[in-house]
Amino acid sequence: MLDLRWVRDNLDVVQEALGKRDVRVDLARFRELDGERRRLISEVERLKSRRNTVSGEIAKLKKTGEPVEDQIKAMRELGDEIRKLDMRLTEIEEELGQLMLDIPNIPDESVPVGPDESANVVVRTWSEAPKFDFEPKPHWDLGIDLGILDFERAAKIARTRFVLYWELGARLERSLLNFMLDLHTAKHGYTEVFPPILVNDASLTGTGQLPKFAEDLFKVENENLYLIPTAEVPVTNIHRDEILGDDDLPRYYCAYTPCFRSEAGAYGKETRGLIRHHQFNKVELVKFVHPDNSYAELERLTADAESILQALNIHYRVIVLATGDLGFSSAKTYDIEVWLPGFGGYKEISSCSNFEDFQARRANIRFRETPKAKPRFVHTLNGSGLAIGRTVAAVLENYQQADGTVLVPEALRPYLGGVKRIGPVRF
RNA sequence: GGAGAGAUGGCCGAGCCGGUCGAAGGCGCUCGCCUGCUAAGCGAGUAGGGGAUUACAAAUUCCCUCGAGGGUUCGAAUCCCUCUCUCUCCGCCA
Repeated sequence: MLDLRWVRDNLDVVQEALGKRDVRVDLARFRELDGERRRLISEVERLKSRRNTVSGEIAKLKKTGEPVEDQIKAMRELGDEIRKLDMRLTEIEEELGQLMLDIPNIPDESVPVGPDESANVVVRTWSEAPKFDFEPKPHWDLGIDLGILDFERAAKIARTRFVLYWELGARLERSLLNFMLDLHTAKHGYTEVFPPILVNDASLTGTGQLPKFAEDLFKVENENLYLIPTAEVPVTNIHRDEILGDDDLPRYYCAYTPCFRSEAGAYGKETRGLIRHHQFNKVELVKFVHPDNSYAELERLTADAESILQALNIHYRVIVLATGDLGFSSAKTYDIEVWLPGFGGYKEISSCSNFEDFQARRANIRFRETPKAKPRFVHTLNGSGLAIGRTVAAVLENYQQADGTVLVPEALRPYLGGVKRIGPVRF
């Protein structure tokens, strides 16, 4: 959510940003509601002020035993009027609030302008795609042939878009998330947390999934709780409604959680393999930072996520999302796309965003620069570091051998009990 | 799941037979005084949000907020209703 006063004073900037994103919001209506709201506030507060003074007088008169019937009668009428105006004000504020929730974040100036993903820009690539003297297989063929990925039984147990990992497959998944958590906590200064994976709607509103994107979520029946689509939700909400001290910033958190997405509307897309599932594991990085530093922090956050692929020695590229492809709450986003030789292309494995104060305002996360200063909103950032399932896919496809086995990346071997190669298993 | 108790400012804690209570007192913190340094002592200050005026500054002023929402009343932290959360005991379990 943007700042009401800021929007009022910068309607042209908002209009331009909406245009860049190709989003439509009724700003004329905004102007109307905003003006009406302020008029009503002045009016109703004038009346309340009067009521307060007269009520005080009534108290005094009663003490001295003087008659107060006239005052009480007048105040009764005044009370009715106040009630009417308050109701009208509530209506206006509700509509205005709804309108404010529909306005997406303003893209940063450095974000390329374009209608969709075709306008995204590659900012760097790391290493090179491996050369194979055979036809590299997609990870689902590799995984099925090796007996470590079992999609059929997963569909029987749950439904399609789930996976059952067997043996070294399960171990690979577990080793990757441990490896990532260890690296981020030991080398990059993140504090590990393990949050609830069911959250309430206040948390989802705080990070921007609600009210607009409810259909992407799994909701628990008969409970006001949702399965998290990403650890961003519980971890960012750790500090909801808090005022941090200046020395509390920056705060870096990393968390492993399963993630759940309904993927409504995604049927027919990427139905094979590990790419797009209803349940997947992810290690998430979340930062709370001083507003002056957030863009430098975004670069570092992205570099932290990249370091995982570097340690695994897997080719990738980093792109900056164009205005039309940018997430609703984000001011700037880098996607890290990993090379999948069997799949035959790059696939997003991490998305690193600076939300500036957009989430902080919704979630009411503030800090004081000095002990007496007025609270200001922090800037929040987050990024995957990384999506585990897609990393498994990347390891399988990039490290596959001509005989259908898969070498284990050096960095991962200690986590797999020294196993150097994943060969076929049968159960 | 059953029975009971409670939710007040950074923390502790009064107020709860309705009337200058945004809130006593203490602790903590900030500034000043005092002191060879420290401690102690003395004085002052110390919630958040939203309006108006204004330069979206300072200053001034007003309104709202005592878990959340609603109600009663001229007036509610104080009375009534609903919800959420916390604690204690019992049951159940990992």
